[in-house]
Amino acid sequence: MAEPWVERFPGLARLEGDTKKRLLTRSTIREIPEGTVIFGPGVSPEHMLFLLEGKVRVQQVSDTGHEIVLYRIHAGESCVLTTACLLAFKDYAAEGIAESNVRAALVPRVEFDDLVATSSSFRGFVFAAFSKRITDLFQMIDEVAFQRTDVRLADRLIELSEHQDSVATTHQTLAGELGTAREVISRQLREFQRRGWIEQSRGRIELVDRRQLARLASQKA
Amino acid sequence: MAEPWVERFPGLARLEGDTKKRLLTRSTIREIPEGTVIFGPGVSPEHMLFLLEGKVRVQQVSDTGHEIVLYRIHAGESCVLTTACLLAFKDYAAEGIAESNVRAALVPRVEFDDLVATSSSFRGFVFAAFSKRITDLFQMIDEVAFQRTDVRLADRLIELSEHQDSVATTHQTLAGELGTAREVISRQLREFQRRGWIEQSRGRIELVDRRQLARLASQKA
DNA sequence: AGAGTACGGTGACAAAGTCACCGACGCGTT
DNA sequence: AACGCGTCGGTGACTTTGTCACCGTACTCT
Repeated sequence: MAEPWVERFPGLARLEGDTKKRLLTRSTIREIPEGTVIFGPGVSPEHMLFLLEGKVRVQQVSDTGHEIVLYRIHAGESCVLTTACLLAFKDYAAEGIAESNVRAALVPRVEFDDLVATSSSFRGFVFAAFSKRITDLFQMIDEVAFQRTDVRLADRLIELSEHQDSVATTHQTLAGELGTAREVISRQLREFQRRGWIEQSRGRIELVDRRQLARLASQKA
Repeated sequence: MAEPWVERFPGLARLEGDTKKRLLTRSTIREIPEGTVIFGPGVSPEHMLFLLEGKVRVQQVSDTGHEIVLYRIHAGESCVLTTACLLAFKDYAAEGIAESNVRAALVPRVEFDDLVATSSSFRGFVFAAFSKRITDLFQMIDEVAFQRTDVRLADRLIELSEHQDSVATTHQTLAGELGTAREVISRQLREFQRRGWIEQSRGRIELVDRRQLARLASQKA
């Protein structure tokens, strides 16, 4: 394509020309097929990740078998967790999974470190990403602890639908999204259906009345 | 005292001599009285914080009035949140409160940035702190979402007791610690008392059978 | 001493999580 | 076509947790 990928990152476009050039020349573009475990317990990444296309789901699977989705990384975002891991040599408890085919720019550890050392604006980018991630986690803790599940479910349905009018997912998967039980999801969805907001079929949910769903979801502060 | 404070930080003692010297000469020691709001909505810190003595409680107060303690910073630790905020100019939703009289070394923003730029080992320290904080938050999300409150309460009681045999706190405050309701705490404490693990009086809880409490708390993986 | 507030107790109920079990559907194989 | 099997979703009973309204008592301040 005509435009180099750096320009499409809100935070990176502001970098000095020299820094951009280094990012471009020292990174490699890689295609990652859907379903790939990008990082996780035992899988330590060697590169910092800039997502050009696709989505990465970061989730936690506890030893009790419980599951919860922590956040997603979309095109135009970088994965700070990878960064933290890169520089601190720490394994994390969470795992990152390519939710679709992904195209990403990979910056090797040394280059990353060098960029942080030499470019003040790159430092700004990295720390802003950390800051964003941490405040998002705070928000998430608040929601898990205090938000009603119907509100969270409505919100997640809308988010997952991505302007389509239906979502291809199972009750079990939705439970994993919100960190709750399948039965709870089933009950809530039955109620949504009773109100005429959705239609259900096996492995699929049609958003019939998106407005009402959004109204409920908006309660989440 | 004879030994400079840098030596008492596990992660900082490994720094190059020059970096240590810079940290020492460009930082100022400040005493912060108990109860001071160190940072929070609208209170942006101007310095990075290294805790020499005391404790800082970081908690979130949501608009619904719900409250939850996110983590604590103890002597020998630094506050990465402050750091993130420093470099990203972002307000956070959480607030940090001096839980006791605090002595801390303050490093101004510019000096911090300079240190990150020039010292590779200081970068390592900072990113390790970020990494630790983020993985701790993951752990916390897991606990809030999936852990039984009796287990969490037992754990917190032991943590708060700090080798004393009693804890000076109210049910309401404990509810704020765990992000639950006072009534829930009261019920759990009543049950603990029934089992002979604790004794209660107004604003105080005696840990009678610490071993049993610890046994319950240990279930939290 | 009196007022006001913080603290904790209680009962009733709603929401959410757990457990055990069941039928139906989809998809292979034979 | 018939079978077997795993996934998907439904259900009822029960436990745990959260919410609400209200109460009495202890402490503090003046």
